[in-house]
Amino acid sequence: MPELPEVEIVCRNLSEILQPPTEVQGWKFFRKDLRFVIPQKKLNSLIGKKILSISRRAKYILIEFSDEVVISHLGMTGQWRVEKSGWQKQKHDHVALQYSKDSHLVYSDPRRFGFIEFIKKSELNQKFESLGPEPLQKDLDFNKLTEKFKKLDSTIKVALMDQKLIVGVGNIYASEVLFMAKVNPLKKCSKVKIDEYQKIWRCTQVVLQKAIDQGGSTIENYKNSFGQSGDFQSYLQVYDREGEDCLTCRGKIRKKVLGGRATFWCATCQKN
DNA sequence: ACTGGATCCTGATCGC
DNA sequence: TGCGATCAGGATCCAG
Repeated sequence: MPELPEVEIVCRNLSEILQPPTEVQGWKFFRKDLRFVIPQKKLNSLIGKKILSISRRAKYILIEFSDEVVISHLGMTGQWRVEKSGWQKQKHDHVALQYSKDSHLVYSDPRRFGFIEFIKKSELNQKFESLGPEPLQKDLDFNKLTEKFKKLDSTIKVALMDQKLIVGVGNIYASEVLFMAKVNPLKKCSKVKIDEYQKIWRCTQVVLQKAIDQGGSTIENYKNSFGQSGDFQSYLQVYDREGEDCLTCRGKIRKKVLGGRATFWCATCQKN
């Protein structure tokens, strides 16, 4: 589900809901593990403490306290949703953060690929040291990225999804970005031309920004914290459109599994 | 040091 | 209608 745009939307929702000086009133735990064991004791130690800010790094949501950071990753199917008084626990609700007398933020996640971690602020840099740059940062260094990608042996599609190289691009947006850049996803990184890389970085920014502006993509179950779906799915050009006509040239949309993930492209627009 | 594949988990969908 | 196989927005671990 959630790639950079969806995580960004959830972050913005959480920022709005947990505006300072919101304090943690309590936690409810309905399960002891997600992808990892939930650090219940450490989270409970935050009761009474103020939430200072909510931010995003890659596809991670960071809830910042004075000395600690709670990290939430949504995996494939994680959601944080607001519940007011009298909410009924649903099947896949695993954790709830009580942030006012009768309000909770509930973490639900059917597949439980997501996780909640607790770390000291001082450990934050180390935690994320292997992550690539944020694609939407204003001073994203296109040349440095291109240089790094040029050396790789993998396909451009697989590399684009590698969080060590550049963060935030997942399976949907990788196909969409390459369509917009008119680059064949099967092409080896070393064969992609310099001007094609320029287009790829630019299109990555355009696609991700537009997806954020549209509230993300709702394919199966993505909802923001207020239960609303995104709109970007109606702008998808190739993802999940195998056998259909390209919306630009009427060529056929193809599908191939790369690195274990379904990959879509237009056989005509992205011939190269 | 890289790359590709298997793996974690539940639910929806597809084909027989 | 039923049932098994396959697939799904992610990231990590392991073998080659």
